[in-house]
Amino acid sequence: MRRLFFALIALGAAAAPALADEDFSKCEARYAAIGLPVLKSGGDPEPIAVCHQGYAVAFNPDSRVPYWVIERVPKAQLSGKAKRSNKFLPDPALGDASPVDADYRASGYDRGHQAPAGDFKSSQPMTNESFFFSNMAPQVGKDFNRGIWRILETDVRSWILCGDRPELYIITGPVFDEKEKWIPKGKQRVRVPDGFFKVIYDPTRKRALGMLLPNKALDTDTLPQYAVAIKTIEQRTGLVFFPALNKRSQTVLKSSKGILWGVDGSCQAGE
DNA sequence: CTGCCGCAC
DNA sequence: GTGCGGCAG
Repeated sequence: MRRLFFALIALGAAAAPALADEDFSKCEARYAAIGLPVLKSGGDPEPIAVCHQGYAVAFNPDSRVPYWVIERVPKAQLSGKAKRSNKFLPDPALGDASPVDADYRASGYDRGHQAPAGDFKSSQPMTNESFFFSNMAPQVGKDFNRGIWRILETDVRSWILCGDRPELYIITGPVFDEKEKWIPKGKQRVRVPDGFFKVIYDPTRKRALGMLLPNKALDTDTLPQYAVAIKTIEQRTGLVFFPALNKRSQTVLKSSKGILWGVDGSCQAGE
């Protein structure tokens, strides 16, 4: 009992990391080449903008998951010795609006990273920040988050690490059906997405790829069939991607259903 | 928090 | 072995 008491104190002390969030203008600058995703409706409710070193978020304070999370991943960011902290922390940038561990506990859902922890191997602070709840959404664990979704994340990294792409922009977020599902466990509920998208942009080759997967157990081998036109993701989410690109480029990039990209020969992962 | 466990690749 | 998690102590 005494031991548990001290453990709780230690947890409480560690829960105030005081990792300062960056001024959001820094994120606007970092993603200026393609522009941050725009909510067609203006957002209902209005998103809370969060800027961290490795990613930016438009957080929905009602559903309490992100509208979107954007990363810009240069090759050098994928190499290093940073370790997963496994400390899922309330995001200080969200204040009281941040989900907390108790909101997910015993829900049966994983606290699923939107920007994956593995995208920040070069930096322990950036890896730690990826565990903020501003970057989480409830995901089916077995055969989704730990399966096909992880494979997708690994493939994207391999396209940078092994595919002669100096960097990629990656936007990740949830999609919802009309029928609402919520985790009612915590003091504040969290909405359970019915699916997740990734929109990936290669600024060097000027190519883009959309992926849209249902939030349920899936056969890993079926990943290619979840490629969709980015236009489809826009219709489903009410988001507009790449607002800084000219109309003609946007139309071309968003109109056709893509296929998963490849990698160079002798590189690990991929497939 | 630290450690150990399962699962998939 | 590596990366995604959970859970016990």
